[in-house]
Amino acid sequence: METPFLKKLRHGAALTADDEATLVGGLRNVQSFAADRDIVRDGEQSDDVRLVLEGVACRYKLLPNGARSILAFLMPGDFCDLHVAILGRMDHAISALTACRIANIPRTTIEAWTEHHPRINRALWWATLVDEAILRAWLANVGARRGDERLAHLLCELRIRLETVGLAHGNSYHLPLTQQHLADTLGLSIVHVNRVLRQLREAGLVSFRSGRVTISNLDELTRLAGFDPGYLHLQGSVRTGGMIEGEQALLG
Amino acid sequence: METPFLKKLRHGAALTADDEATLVGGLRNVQSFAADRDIVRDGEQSDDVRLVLEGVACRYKLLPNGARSILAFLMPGDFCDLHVAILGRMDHAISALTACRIANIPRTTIEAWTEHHPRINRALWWATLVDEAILRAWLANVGARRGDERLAHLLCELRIRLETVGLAHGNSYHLPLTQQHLADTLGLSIVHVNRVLRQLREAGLVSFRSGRVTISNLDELTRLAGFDPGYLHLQGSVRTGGMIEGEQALLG
DNA sequence: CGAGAAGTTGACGAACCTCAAACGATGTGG
DNA sequence: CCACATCGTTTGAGGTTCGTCAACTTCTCG
Repeated sequence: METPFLKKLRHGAALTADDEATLVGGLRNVQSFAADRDIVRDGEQSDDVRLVLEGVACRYKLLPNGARSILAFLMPGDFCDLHVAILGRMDHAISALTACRIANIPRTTIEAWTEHHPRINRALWWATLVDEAILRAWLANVGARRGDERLAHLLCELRIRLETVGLAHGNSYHLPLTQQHLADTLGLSIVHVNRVLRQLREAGLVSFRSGRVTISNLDELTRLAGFDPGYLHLQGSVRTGGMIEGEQALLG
Repeated sequence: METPFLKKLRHGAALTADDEATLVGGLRNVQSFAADRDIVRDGEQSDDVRLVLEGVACRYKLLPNGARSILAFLMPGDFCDLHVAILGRMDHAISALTACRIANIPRTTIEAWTEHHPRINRALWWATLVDEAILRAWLANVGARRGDERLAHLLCELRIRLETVGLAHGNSYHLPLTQQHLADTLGLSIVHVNRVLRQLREAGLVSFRSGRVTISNLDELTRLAGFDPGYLHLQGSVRTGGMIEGEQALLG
């Protein structure tokens, strides 16, 4: 089976056919959410871990000052709340940006995976740590770049991430966000996002129309963004994984 | 033994005396670093995981535009690079802010811990996930608050984190940073940090002089920051931990 | 066709940055 | 002990980035 889920996790560990069957077998209890519905609420204590099968969702925080901050985009193959099993309580909410199909994986299944399937355990760690690496890249992005550079960086990142799960081809991809979503993500106002989009379009770098991103000059966009995809840890990680598994076998 | 390391990890799992002895036993190979020295370089591939025993360090990224973005403060008890064993390569660097004592833990030790000591495994997951939660809080902080609010939020967070490891008492703590460090952390210029510090001091909220933070009005500082410590996952997490361990015992 | 949502534009002001200079503390060599 | 250098802090002036407000246009969908 070629779900985005497997396509993604293969970057994190050298999964066997058995591993993949085990993973796919855990994807029951599929739920559908309409756009703009909360999938997980802030403060919630849940016994299931959720995974995006189709659609796009986001993590977000509502701050006391009324601002909404989008902390991550969750694409097909991304886990919503691997942490909730350990931390016990959500410190942010998750909302569907488009209609979503979400798999609910019981915590006990996750625990069985991590105890009895070392490559799956590794893939889950990898997914968690890549999420953290993306967070660091976003923090540097909003902390140290101008609005146009921030937007360019985000569009470069999403191109790669969507390509990884087979949802982008070449320099164009579907991105069902409003300018308000981009604003809440980049720490800008919606008006400024609109102006920056126009600036990038008129400079011939990228256009964003009716939910589709089309990059017309990837080199220049990458340069403007200062984008280096190393933090996504996509290439070479599987090789290292093999070495570590070898060592684990020696240990065990 | 009452190292900050144990004080911190006890919040993540109900460690037994045996667990604690195992953890302390892994802390060999202690290295010292002078202030301003890199502990781990960007792009490095390491076989050890490092832990701060004494001093303060930081994660940072240097962006192509020349800016330096500080992504985390590492206090005694914090891991520097638990992720490097899985991801294979650092996507940022770690530098000593003050003179530091750093423990080097071989990757094989970490792997033995996570395989054979479920409560330690849980504590390491907890530490990683709390780091991620702090990153989310920082991202929302720089993305959605003004300079004065950002600084107030950071000072509130550090007070709690330092108290957790026994390094803050009441409303004052030692914080060996320059205003340039604060600027790189908050996404502000050093000049603006200076002005905001003055504003907070003159408003009677907090002062920062020669490496010491003194909070004179914690309630008002908390209100200005919109600070809610829930994301640090400090209280109640151990109780939940006990429940989960119970279930794991049933499973095993 | 109408209503609501999203996008677009202009005018103005607030937050923040850069440049530059002065000030203060600390440490070092003479 | 003083002269001096260095590093961090402080303050002012002027400019850029970005936000707010408000109006208008375009799109979408029933």
